[in-house]
Amino acid sequence: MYRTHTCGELRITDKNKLITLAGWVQTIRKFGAITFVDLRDRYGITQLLFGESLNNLLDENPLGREFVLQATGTVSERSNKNPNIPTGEIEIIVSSFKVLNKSVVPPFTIQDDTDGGDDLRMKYRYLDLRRNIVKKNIELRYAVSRAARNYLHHQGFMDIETPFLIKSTPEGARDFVVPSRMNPGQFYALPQSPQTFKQLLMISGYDRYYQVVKCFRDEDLRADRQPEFTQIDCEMSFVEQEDILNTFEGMVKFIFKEVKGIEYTEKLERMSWEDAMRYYGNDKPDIRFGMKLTELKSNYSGEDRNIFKKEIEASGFKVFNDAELVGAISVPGCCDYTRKQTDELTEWVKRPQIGMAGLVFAKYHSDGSLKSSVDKFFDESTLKSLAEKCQAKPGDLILILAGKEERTRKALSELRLEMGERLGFRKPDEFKLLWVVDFPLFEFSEEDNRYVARHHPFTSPKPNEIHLLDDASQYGTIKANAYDMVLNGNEIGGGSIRIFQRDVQEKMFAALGMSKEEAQHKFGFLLGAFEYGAPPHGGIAFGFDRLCAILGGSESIRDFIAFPKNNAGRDVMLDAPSTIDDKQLEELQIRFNLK
RNA sequence: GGUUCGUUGGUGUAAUGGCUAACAUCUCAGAUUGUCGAUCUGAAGCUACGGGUUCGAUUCCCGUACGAACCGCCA
Repeated sequence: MYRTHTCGELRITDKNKLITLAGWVQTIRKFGAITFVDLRDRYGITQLLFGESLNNLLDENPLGREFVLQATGTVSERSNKNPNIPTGEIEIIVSSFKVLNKSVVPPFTIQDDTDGGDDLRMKYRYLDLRRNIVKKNIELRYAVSRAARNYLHHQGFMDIETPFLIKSTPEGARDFVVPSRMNPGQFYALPQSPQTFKQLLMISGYDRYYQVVKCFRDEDLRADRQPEFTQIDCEMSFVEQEDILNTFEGMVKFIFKEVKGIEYTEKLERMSWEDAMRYYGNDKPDIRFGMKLTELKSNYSGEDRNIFKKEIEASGFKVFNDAELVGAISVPGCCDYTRKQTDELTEWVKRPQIGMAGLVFAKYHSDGSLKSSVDKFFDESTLKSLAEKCQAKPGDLILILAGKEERTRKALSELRLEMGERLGFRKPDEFKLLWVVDFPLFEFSEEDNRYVARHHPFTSPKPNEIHLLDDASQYGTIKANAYDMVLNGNEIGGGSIRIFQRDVQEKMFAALGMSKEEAQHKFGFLLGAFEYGAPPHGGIAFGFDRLCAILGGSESIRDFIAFPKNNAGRDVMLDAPSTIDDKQLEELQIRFNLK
């Protein structure tokens, strides 16, 4: 046995016990005849005291940072206590020790405030994982997974594994593919999600399934995206949308309670996709703060979405008149923005990523007066009515963007989030959940010149709209039985009620421009299965990594993955991907045609 | 595919069209019997790569590589 205790558990009540610890040398502090060593393991840090009698032994077996050390000694009360660590009242008077392994000098310090940059820490991820801060993230991840599993288990869900070597599917993200040696010229694909398998499990009668499972998508990465990521994947039979929303609202609340100690008692708001787009410009609104979008003029019919249209037409202001959408947000308490600040905001919206031509603003001063960048076109009383219509209060800064519908809506959303961020409204320790529901079933793809599934091709239309699948002119109007759970402006989960009748599924494939033969070739197994008594079913999948990151107050999911990949999908520790031996290529009968 | 930013001792940062490239930390050696971000003394160690401008480039310009963030993309 290497140890009797861990480095985090000994207390003053253990005084005089003879114990053995094993761990890593955190720091060495030498004071002439005596030497202090902080010994670290996963559980904490305990101070070792090497007395004068061990000096010869220490000279023969010098210690260094990150050496693996076993030490036996007596728990003793410190004369100088350290209130900052749980074991701070005691130290170990070492009687004997053994260096179990040496360490070269690590490339960065293994401390909370390490001197290592991101790059280096990725390369030596196994060292970075020793750091307390990283360890806490990994522990949080485990706590989330444990809570989810506990909840689902107690709700009668079964964890069932599904294969990783599957068939490439046309819809959705790019597949990672794996060549098959035994079937030359043919490829497996890694699953983008276990979608079809969980539906088949429903057909098999396993009416409550879940899996914490890896998914693979070969797309470009971001701080919150990895080529392989983890989902909490769930599916239920004999349920309607309402059942699923309630079940998984419960799961997320349980996770909050278990992991963060937060009792999230209020019922989750349900917001239609249409309202989300209208009031937040975004299908995953951050509702921790207001600053909702106001449509001054839009393509939509209806007075309430064109509240300033008449005034705009009367003004002769070309920028607004030519725009598909003119939208505003009022930013609380920012009416005193200086020229420099408004110029800076204008530059911000003109960045290529936002892509607006300019920014119009109106300062609603505390004395009730209004000063705008378009005073030439609107007199003060008109601006006053504008302010009222935007529900601006004295002291607010009204920001207005105009242009093409889609881009402008997106820009307004970005601007709202940016101002929310600047004003400190996006607190990482405040959590606001909501459901976004009633998504459109289809989305028109300019690139492919056809409709594509907004969620995925197995999503059921609203039951009373299924007949619209027979009329191609109606595709754009069909609403889906699909839903997303949104946390602080992030989509953390999404799902749908599925199609479970063969004929509906065939219509769906046809709507997506797939021929009967193609549908049969790619999804014949599913269509076939639908003929053998498929139950009504639906499900949801949560982005596990992202959920962990948000609960941990971080923007980056990499911090919550033990061995993450970088921006370009490389594992810099392994140096993967890499070339393979000619022999392997030969076996696979693969030759390159590199461009 | 695109945009932006970055690359200076082991690590993290600073500065400069020219002189010994600075600071902190780490490392090594010495001192030190109560430290816990120990302290003190000393030592060692740096301008990513390729090209251009220039009398002279770490600095300015172009390219490459690598990293990061974002846009496109991600059912």
